[in-house]
Amino acid sequence: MGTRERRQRELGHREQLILETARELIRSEGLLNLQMARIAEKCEYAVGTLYQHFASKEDLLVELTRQDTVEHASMIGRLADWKATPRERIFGLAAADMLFVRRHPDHFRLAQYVFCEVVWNAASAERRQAVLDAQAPIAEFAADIVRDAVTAGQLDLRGMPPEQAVIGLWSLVIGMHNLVHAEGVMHPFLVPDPYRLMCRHIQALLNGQGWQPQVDPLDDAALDALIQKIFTEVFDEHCSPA
Amino acid sequence: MGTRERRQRELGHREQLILETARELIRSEGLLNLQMARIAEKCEYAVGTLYQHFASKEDLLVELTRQDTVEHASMIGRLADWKATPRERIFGLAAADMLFVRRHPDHFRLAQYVFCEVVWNAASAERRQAVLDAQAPIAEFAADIVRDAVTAGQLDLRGMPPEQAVIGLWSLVIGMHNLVHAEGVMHPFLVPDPYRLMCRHIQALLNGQGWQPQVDPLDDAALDALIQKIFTEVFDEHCSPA
DNA sequence: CTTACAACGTGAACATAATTCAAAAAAAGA
DNA sequence: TCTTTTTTTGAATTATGTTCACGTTGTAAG
Repeated sequence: MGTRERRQRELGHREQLILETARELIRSEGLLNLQMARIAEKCEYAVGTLYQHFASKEDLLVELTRQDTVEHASMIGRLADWKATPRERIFGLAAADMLFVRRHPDHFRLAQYVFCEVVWNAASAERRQAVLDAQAPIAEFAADIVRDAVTAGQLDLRGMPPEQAVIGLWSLVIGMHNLVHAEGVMHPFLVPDPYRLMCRHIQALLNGQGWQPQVDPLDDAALDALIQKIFTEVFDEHCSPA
Repeated sequence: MGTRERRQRELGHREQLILETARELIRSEGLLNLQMARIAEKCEYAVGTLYQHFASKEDLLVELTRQDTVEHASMIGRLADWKATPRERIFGLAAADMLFVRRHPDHFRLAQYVFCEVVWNAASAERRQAVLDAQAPIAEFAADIVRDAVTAGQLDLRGMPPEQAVIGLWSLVIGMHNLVHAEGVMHPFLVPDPYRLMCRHIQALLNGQGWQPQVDPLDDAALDALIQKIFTEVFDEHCSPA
């Protein structure tokens, strides 16, 4: 009988329901106030049921992170088939990131927390590996895009491997999200329009890394327009970057 | 009687002892396994005594972060009186950071954890403010150094305020520490010599931001030598950057 | 239809760790 | 030395993640 399959499907749905509920609670009450009991209550299940799907609270959070990461990777993956100039494609990486962070404002905090835990607790090795597996394509896509720019003769890395160039771009983006996302904590660093600033710095880093020709930087308006174009063309998101 | 003062002093010492003990435990057993009871045991005090100095565990961690940050700021502050070229002084910022992270390998993880907590829990407003106050001079020093480079005609930011240029540098450094420090988690990003790579990217960002003249980049050996020189001259640390 | 069996769901009980607080001890002052 | 104040203590309390013995539900065989 197909009954068995239906039940499996239902279980999958429930797992998703639990995760979504957890997400909502994190958003409304904060990561640190997330309680298993509250999740269960909101789902109208018993606490024990949660533990049928996740070995622990940490495990649940890791899975949440993994799903975010998969979505992030798939967003970046969309750039793979996008026909555009090398520069546009590199800014596409930044745009994907902006959009992802906008859609998942809690992701950075969650990921950081999870990484702290996961690194120290050898507990959930499989789920940790799953997160790593979800993350790998992001780095690969990014490296491909940089490599294409080099191949096209637009970027002269002077011997630096594209993967290492990606680390620079990636650090810049991650660091910036950190500063921006620390909501009022790192006040000396708050600026009115952090994403435009991010674009400027990315452009500066590219130029410094050997962008050819070195003398046609995009101005703020052009950067905004580019990001918006990417949002629309690649991600079907009709909103401004700011 | 001066007894009162002596006791105050003793209390201060004890507070420091508690903090140092906590630091040791974090280093040996990890941030997430830190227990108030273990701290008390190792200090040979009763648990309750800890609560005479810190309103909560979170409070203790925030104070730890604050002290780290003060030291960080004071390291960067040493650059203020250091006579050197603008470029050397900018790399001085990076060198100070490397050295600080080397001396406090747990700081980044701790700070990130603390910021997560502190942002959501309005609890310990004074200590949070203390961390912010400790952090402010870091941004100021850095902006001063960038400003000097502009004044000296070495850097042409084309209208970008120096504080915003600092954000770029700072993001790059923070992001890089994040990637490097995630010990095996973000494996696609692991490189053999992350600090040299950091220097390269800083140089690229500077060049892209308008460093004059644009055509005298330091090679790896020169970067290493520069960092080592800064370690020795400014921080009396006789070790190599790598 | 009944029964045996397995899978699933339940929530009270348990374990761990932060925090409190009443009582004991120590110090200060008279 | 006695009283008062301050400090220290650790057992009790609280909060929360986790387990598990039991009841329930669905499934398949007789």
